[in-house]
Amino acid sequence: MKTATVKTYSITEVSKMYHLPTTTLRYYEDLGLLYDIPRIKGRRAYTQAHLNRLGAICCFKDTGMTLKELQELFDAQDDDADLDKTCAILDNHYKRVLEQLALLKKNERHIKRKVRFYHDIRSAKENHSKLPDWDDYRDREF
Amino acid sequence: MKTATVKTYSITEVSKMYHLPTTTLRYYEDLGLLYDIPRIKGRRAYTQAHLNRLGAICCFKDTGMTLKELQELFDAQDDDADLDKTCAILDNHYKRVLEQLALLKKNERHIKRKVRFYHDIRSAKENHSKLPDWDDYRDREF
DNA sequence: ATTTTACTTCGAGTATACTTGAAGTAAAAT
DNA sequence: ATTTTACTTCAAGTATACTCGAAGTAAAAT
Repeated sequence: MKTATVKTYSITEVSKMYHLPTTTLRYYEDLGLLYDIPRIKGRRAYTQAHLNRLGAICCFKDTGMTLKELQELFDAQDDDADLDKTCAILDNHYKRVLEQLALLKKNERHIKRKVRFYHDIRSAKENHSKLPDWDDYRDREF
Repeated sequence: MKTATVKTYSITEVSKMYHLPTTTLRYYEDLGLLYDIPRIKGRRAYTQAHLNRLGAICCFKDTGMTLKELQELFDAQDDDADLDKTCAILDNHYKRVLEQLALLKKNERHIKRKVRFYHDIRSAKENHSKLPDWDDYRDREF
């Protein structure tokens, strides 16, 4: 009879995989975002399920969800899932992500113009030529 | 002889225009991000130049620049502009914005899949049909 | 005339998300 | 055998960006 051993990861391995300090991983566990992490000789042994959840944490956190909202989402998902609440939270967050995306695209274009503008000022100064005018950059697409 | 009067804006008007509380506008002034704001009978009177700067503050702040970094950028831009430093800060920030944009797009797709997945679970429960499997959503484009 | 509204300054307090420090353990390296 | 490394827990401290409270002023509304 074979006993399937589940692959686990140490806190340092997980830290490297997700670019999060070990202290942050412990902090998430304190908050309850990660739980039931088994200990092997006192050390945390993360399973694939924990990595999946951590991936979700990073995704939602990076899109501006607070850790408290994340906890609410997980609470809705986890024990005997409240699907209406889960869907509501997800729908609402997705809307916010689309707004962020629109804003970020707009800001990206603005910053690109600023970058060009200052590079052109520098060139003009070097060449002793006419300095550019911001009005020529404000609504221009590069 | 005509005296051209420059249009100014009260702190409440600016607050509404930029969706920032008045306390935050005062805070930015305390930090030095906004300065030389004239007072008319003790009240702040923002000029177009201040609005432009405030637009820049919002744009850079919303793309993840800290207020301290913003101060450095403005210091480089303002008094007898250090063009090399300005360009360096802008170039560096623009790179970060492109990274953010790539990450946000990736996260947006992931969240879209999650939204679909949970809506499909809900439908399946209502119809007493087979529950969907996340593996069918993981790498699917919607 | 006096109350209300809309500001003013300055200092202190708060929320979020970590981050550090102290004291301990246990296995691996020297 | 003992030092080093890599964790452990728990409590306290920090950074950033606000946010609030108190006390005051000055013009507009009643």
